[in-house]
Parts: sequence; structure tokens; C-alpha cells
Amino acid sequence: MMTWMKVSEAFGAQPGTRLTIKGWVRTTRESKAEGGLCFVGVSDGTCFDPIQVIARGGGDGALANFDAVKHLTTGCSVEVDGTLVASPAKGQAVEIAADAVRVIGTVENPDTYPVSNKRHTFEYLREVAHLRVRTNTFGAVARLRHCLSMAIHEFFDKRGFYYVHTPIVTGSDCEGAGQMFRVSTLDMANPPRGADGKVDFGQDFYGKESHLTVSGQLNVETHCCALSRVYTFGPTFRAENSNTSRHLSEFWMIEPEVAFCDLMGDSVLAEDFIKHLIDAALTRRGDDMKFFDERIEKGLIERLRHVLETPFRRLPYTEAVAILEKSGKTFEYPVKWGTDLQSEHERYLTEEHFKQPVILMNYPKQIKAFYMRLNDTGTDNAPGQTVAAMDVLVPKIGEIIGGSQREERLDVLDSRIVEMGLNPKDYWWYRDLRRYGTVPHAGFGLGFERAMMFLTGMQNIRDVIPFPRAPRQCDF
RNA sequence: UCCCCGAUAGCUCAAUGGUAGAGCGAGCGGCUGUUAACCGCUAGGUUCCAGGUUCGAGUCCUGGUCGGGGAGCCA
Repeated sequence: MMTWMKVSEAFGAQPGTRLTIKGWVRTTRESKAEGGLCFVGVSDGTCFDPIQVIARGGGDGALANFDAVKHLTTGCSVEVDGTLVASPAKGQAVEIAADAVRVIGTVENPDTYPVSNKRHTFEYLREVAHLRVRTNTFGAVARLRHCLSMAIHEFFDKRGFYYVHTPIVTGSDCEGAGQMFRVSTLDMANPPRGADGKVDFGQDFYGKESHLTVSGQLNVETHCCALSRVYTFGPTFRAENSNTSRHLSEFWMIEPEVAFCDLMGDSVLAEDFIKHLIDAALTRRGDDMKFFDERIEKGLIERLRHVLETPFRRLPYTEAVAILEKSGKTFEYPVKWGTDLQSEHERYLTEEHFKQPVILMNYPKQIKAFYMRLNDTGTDNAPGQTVAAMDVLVPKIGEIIGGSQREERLDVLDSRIVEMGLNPKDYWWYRDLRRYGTVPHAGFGLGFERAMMFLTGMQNIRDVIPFPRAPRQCDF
């Protein structure tokens, strides 16, 4: 009786096992020896390596359709019945001696098959995103992405966090994180207009303007202030015209929120979280990580082990500015207390000065969001007022996490809202959390794709998400 | 959005303003328990698009489209 096994299972089975595997041809090689041999590498995506299938054209195990098997090319789908045997040749420990190879789907023109068995650039493969997952690299990326997704839920579940499904469509355009995509069912060519000539969104689907969310944070805070420990993990949309290797207009974000927690507790959670992801990747996807280490970024595993074993460096923003001023480096943009650090400054700190992840804390209030908790005057001997915000910087990627302790004092929150030129009325339900049993709480946001880049060594964010969306890029 | 670079065979890239080339991939044959295989032969082109300069444009000029790197915004 043949057992249909995943290729990953077949590699672990005993020689002599009779089995069936089903998958796609990666490579074929032919030999005239022993009455005709055909070596077919078959992958079903369950592990990094394809398994080698031996088809014979003569002798005892001759296949009736050997001629068809000889004409298999990369991309064909097959079902193989056979026996797992120890391989007599180098290159693989085991292989499958085939009794039958059923050709399920052929490739209609091998000459133009987009992901033929050769090296392709990532730029090219982006144009064939529906097929690129059949390659070594994108198969590994897909498996690791799944592995990390599961590890994220597991991390929070084990710590008593509840997974909250925050909305994708939002009626508030006050989430405060940049340009938003409009959601509307109005006739764009001929929208209803009010007496003032402006578009009347009162007639739109929700009776008001609505957009895709840019953050689940404000919503998740409501559940934090009832369930204590919560997190979201979902898609996020930013309509910024960002054309970089680190930005997407649709990306996935993990946002935990913890009640009765301050900024230091928040930073400990962030550090534990990143380390858990590294551990999960290394222990559960060793095959894929080995590939990333050898072919994508030399020294990746060593770099991640170092991060895993070293405590993150915590550093007040004010001290970071002092370090940068004393560094002797000439930066394109000058360092000045009260302004945001530039990419070059962050890179210097995490890649050159400390050579490890750095958590910068307590930023000047004028460069951070209204909901971040105002620190006492004199915190860190800063020359101005600061808020309890943190950014986690990692080598190669830069900012991977942004978080803060939230302002739980209603009067302070209100004055900050007004100070930023916002209207407290727009935040009525957010303010209610401070009116009814307010508590100190804190949280952060981690860009999932940036974590993927950090863990794989992939250099373009469009290559760590199955179907990237970016300005002028919405194919597939 | 700003700065820089690029677009030629299925893919990666050559080609002084003067007949369009190679490697890989593909097809056929040879050799081999093969595995980045190797050897031979063959096929494969609207040189991104629209204008312009020129006797002549892949090459020079203008505009556009798309892609890459960097910056800003951020996760």
C-alpha cells in the first residue's frame, strides 16, 4: 500500500518505505547508462530540498512512459510511486526509485517558462509573482513567513494576551499616521455635492468619510483597558508615496498593548518578542535559514545568534544625540536635540557604535504623536520636554519597532490634542478610556515585513510579502 | 515627491553613430549514477513607447512609461 507523503516526511522515512509523492519538477538530468536513467528533482514546497526521483528506461524497474518522463521540464507536475532507497551517489542521502511517474500537468512551452531552472533576479521574479514561490528563495520566504506568523500568536498566547480583530475600515481619519486610502461607494465621476459644492459624504456608504486603517492601536487600546493584555496582527494601509525598499502601501503589523505597564515594561516585551522570533526561525526552519545564510546574507545566522544572546542596549534619546555629536562623524544632516534622527544617525548607532539592537527611549515631545505619555520635566536631563516613546533599531533594517507608554491622564491628553491642532471631539471614545477607570498602559507596533527582512537578510521588502502593493504596483 | 542609474533573445548582459552578439535557459544529438554536469548542432530580436537630429540611431536629443539604488515619510 502506497502512502502519500509530503517530501519533508519522505526525507525522514526509513529506506525501503513504499510511498507516493506529489509535486512539481525542479530539475531533470538524463543518462544513457543502465538502459536509460532519468533523475528528476521534485518539490512539493514542504521543505527546502527537492527529493530526487530515479526513473529507469530499461531493466527491472523500466517505466512504460519513460519517454514522457525524459521530456519532463522544470515546472511540470507529477505523482510518483516508488521506494525510498539510500542513494548510491553523492548529493543526497536518500532518493526514490520510481515504479510509476504520472505526468499530471506539462509546461506548454519550456522555452518561455518564466521560472526556468536558472538564476533569476528578484526584480524579474516580482513580475511573475504568481510563479516565483516555486523558486528556492521565495519558497523559503513563504515557509518562514508562515513559521513566524504562528510563532507570533504562540508568543502572545503563552503570555496571556488575547488576539483582537481590529477593523480594516475606519471612520476616523485621526489615527495620526499619515495618508490614508479612501473607502467609498460614491460615483467618482459624479459624486453628490452639498450646498457648499463639496462632496457630500453623508450620502456615502457609512454616512461619513471612511478609510482603510493605518493602525489598529487606538482600537486595541479599548480592549487593553478591559482584557489587560491584547494584540492585533493584521493588514495596515498607508497611502504615502514611498518608493523605497523598506515601504509597502499594504503591510502587516503586530501591535500588542498592555495595561498597568510602563515604557520599560514595554521595551522588555519588545526585546523578548524579537528574540522569540529569532529562536523560532532558527529552531523550526533550519533548512530555509541555512539557505538564507549561505545565499542571501553571509553570516546571517551568526548575526541573529548574536542578537539572541546579547541584551538590547537601552539608551535615552538625549544620550544618543550626545553620542552622535561626539562621534566625530560628519553626517549629511546635522544632529540636533529636538529633531528626529535620520536614517544615517540610526544606522551609525546600531551598526557602528553599538553593533547590536538599540532601544532609543524618551523622545522630544514635538516629534512624537499626541497619545504618547508626557514625561516629568528633567527626565534624562533632557533640555526639553520628552514623551515615553521608544524606537527599536536593528542593524541593516533600521527602525523595526515603534512604541510608547500611552497618556492615561485626561487633562494632559486633552492639552496635547489641542497643542497638536487636533479636535478632542474626534477622539471622544478614546478619551472615554481616560474618563472611566483609566490605567497606565503601553504598547508597540512591529512591521511584520521588516521583521521578515531582518530574519532572512532579504534586502527588498517587496520580496518578503507574497503580493506586494506599493505606488503603481498592484498586480496579481 | 526629490537626486542618481538603467531598459537589447525566455533570463543575465555585450555591441566607437555604419550588417544584432555571448553566456545561461530551450529543442535535437553525443557522453555520463547524474546533481551549477560536460561536448556538438539548431532555433530564438518591433533593441520599452512617442517624437526629433542624421545619408544612416540599440547608440545622440526631447517627452513619457516601467524598474533599481539613495533620501524624505514611517513600520
